[in-house]
Amino acid sequence: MAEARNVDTRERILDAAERLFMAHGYEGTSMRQITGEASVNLAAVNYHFGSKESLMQEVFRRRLDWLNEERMRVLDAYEKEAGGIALKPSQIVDGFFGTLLRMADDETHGGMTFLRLLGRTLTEPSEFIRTFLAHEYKPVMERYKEALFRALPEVPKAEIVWRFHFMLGATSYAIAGTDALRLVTDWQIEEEDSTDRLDRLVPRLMSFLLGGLRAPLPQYDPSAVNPK
Amino acid sequence: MAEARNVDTRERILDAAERLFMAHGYEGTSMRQITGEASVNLAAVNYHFGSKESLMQEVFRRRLDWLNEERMRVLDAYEKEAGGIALKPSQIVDGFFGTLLRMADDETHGGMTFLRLLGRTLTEPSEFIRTFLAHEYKPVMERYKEALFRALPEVPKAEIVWRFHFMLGATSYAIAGTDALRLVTDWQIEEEDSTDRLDRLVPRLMSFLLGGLRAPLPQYDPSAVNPK
DNA sequence: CTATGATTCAAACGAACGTATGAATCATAG
DNA sequence: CTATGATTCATACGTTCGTTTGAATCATAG
Repeated sequence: MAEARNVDTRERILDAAERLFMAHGYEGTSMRQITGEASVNLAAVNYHFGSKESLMQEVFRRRLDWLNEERMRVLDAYEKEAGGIALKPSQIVDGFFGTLLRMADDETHGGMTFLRLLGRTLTEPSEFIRTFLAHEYKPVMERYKEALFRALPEVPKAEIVWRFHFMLGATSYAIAGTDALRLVTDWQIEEEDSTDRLDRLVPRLMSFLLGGLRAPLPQYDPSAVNPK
Repeated sequence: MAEARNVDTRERILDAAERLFMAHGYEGTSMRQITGEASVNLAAVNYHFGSKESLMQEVFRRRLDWLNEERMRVLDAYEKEAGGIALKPSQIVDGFFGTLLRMADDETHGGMTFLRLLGRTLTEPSEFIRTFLAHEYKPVMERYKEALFRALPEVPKAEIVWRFHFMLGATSYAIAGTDALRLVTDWQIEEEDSTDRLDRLVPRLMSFLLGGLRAPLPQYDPSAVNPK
């Protein structure tokens, strides 16, 4: 019997899909664009992946499996180092968001392209993507939430969950929006070049996230008003 | 001559489009879905708006014009109140993000539906949406950035721009993701009901944003490492 | 009432979509 | 070599897409 699992075609399709989904979204990208950019036959996608939806899932699985395992490894290392006592919030934030951001420099794991795709997809509407990501993220999410609960025992759990969510949003935008940033600024500000900008993004975002995570708790005031 | 500008059909189309774009995204929503939900003829969209793209822009213009004027008014009021001296960061954040969040309770200006649409669209890939939003937001963005520069003279401007961007992301997610939040938690946490949840969201997010905005400045360390 | 222009309507357009098919081509095992 | 199964290929299928058309209907001005 003959067999081979041509991995080259598969990878070329995944790379092209990753880039195009990032640039134009899932619904905005056609199979013909993907196979065109990958220089493979139109039918290759359905042969190797079965459908466009399955292709999308595989694009994510290829990167997320590694990312989430890495996040587990980082937390393992921190916890071993701490030996029983609760971790510092900064360590947990680094394990989750730092690990993510460090992917940007790692072209073998998708680099900036995948990060921007991920950032955009977290707000994507399609049902099957949401359920897929929720399933894919569940274990690592559970673990990090627990770590935060232990690290911040005086903060109500609901508050921590919300702040985790806010941190996700800030990070997602920071990544997705190297373009979207043009909405905030026209970058006429004298500024470092783009590679340097990425290096500085990580500590900048980390400071912001930790500042938000450790902010004073809100006092619930049902009668908040704005002036005039 | 006869004339009328049937405003009822227009509004019904805009309402349906707003809800469907929010639920399924721009590319994921068809004209037939929109006209079906609005109970108008398929050709009505092209008659009243010219094209799907123009419809999308009108969906946003209808809400953003009011929102951004309101943001200007709030800042005017705060600055008049302050009489010359720089505003407090909390006032600026309230003017920009608080005004936005207060739209959620205001059904006459789109309410939660538009907010979620806006949150999702800020990461949308389509070129024409990005350029449209950038143009629509430019004046108010410029004004608020200047206010922040004056309020935080000791913080480098580039740093403020980044943190503005982070705040946008956190807010966008907080809004867009009443669903996406299920990714972080399964909400088995004993928690307030959903209307109450919205009331509490505003102070929660405000605390987070201000904590992030006023966080200690990052020290740039090119050799940051994670353990193992 | 009649005329006019605004609006609605059913129907159709060509293009692009995701997917399926069956033959051609390829690599390898025997 | 030949045989076999994996892979590629050109082509087509049936749908759905955004948009257009021209006639029908409506409201109002004169």
